[in-house]
Amino acid sequence: MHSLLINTIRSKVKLSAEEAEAIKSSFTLRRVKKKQLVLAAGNIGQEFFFVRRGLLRLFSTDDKANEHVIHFAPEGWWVADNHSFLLGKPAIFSIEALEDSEILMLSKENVDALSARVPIMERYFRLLMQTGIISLHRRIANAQSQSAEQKYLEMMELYPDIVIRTPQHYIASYLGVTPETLSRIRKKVSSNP
Amino acid sequence: MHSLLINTIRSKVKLSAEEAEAIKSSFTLRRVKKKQLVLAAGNIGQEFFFVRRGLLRLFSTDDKANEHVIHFAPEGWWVADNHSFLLGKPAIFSIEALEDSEILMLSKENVDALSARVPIMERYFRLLMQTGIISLHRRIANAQSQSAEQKYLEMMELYPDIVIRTPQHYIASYLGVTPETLSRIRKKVSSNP
DNA sequence: CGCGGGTTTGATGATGCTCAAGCCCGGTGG
DNA sequence: CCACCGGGCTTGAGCATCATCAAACCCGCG
Repeated sequence: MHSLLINTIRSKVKLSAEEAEAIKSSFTLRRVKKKQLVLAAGNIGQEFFFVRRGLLRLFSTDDKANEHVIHFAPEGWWVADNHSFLLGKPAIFSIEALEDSEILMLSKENVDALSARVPIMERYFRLLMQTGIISLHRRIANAQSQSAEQKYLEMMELYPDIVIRTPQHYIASYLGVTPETLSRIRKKVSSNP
Repeated sequence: MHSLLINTIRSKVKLSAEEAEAIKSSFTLRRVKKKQLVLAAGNIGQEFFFVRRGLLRLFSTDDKANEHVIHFAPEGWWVADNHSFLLGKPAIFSIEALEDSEILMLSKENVDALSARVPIMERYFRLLMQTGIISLHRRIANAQSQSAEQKYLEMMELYPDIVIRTPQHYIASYLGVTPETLSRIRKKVSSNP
């Protein structure tokens, strides 16, 4: 039932059967349809989302109304507006379903309650955040040193599944280039193997 | 003595006097001179560094031997190569002192030991990582939506102290532009108020 | 069958990079 | 005390990459 969730957590910390039960019962399931917003910027979003099925995108909207994809969350990934989560302020990012999805939601109160009942969850979330920082650091380093083409090729290597499942212009947005540029890159890459 | 450290931690979690003592005793002090490497890429770096005095930079070195500043750490900030810390693999980034500095080091073993003695430290580190993610997310969003000039102006707003204390070419590297470009931006900005 | 979002293609232009040279200033040694 | 480095910052000219604007195309869906 929640086996993907528990397996994902167990990949980083040890969990007894009772603890696993306590964890499961802290989440609530939410189904969203493609193109539906899970969280809209400006609203309060004090929860973590775990994607059980489907695909979400976290994105910002700048003053010129352009959207910028911060990251994708397929099955087994977590996503949240951490700013809103921690401070209780309006979210600066939005979260949208790119496919029909099933999401397990964990409210901030339940994070706290769960941490009290299952202390190792505090460690799990620390590890989750820390691995997040690792990939964000690497992403920043790459963004500064690589050309658009190199970034695209690396993304194809690291996350081919996401590239295949996602409309091109979202990939372009994630890479920080325009859809036109990505189209030309793909053309060039497919001709020159 | 370690008051900056304890005050910094207390800004996020409650600490008894005994807990504060346990924390203090887990760190070791290290003094480094300007331009000295605190951690060199390729080495194992399984510790957190807390800057008590001075200024550090975390940076990557790409295949063309260009350096890219990932972030600056002045007094009261933490820095680490999280990748090396978590996985025990060679560090992909380096850490260097930009000024004579005093650093409080916390080894991975002491993180674990401390978490056992002072469980709330697990929560502190989670919060620390989570706030780190918030600023990295914002940085990525800004990098994609702003011009070099806008990024520079924002940096001046957010971290004027760092901009003043740091040689220009490191600021340029942090912003992802060349020193020449930053020089031209500064010229333009100072003439047009 | 036609509409419409997404992708492709083309022409043009801006932003920022590269390469090269000069300048400023603090540190060092004669 | 001063001359001479040398690193870092500035300035200039030319160029590459990528953005912008515009139009055509493709294809799934109503």
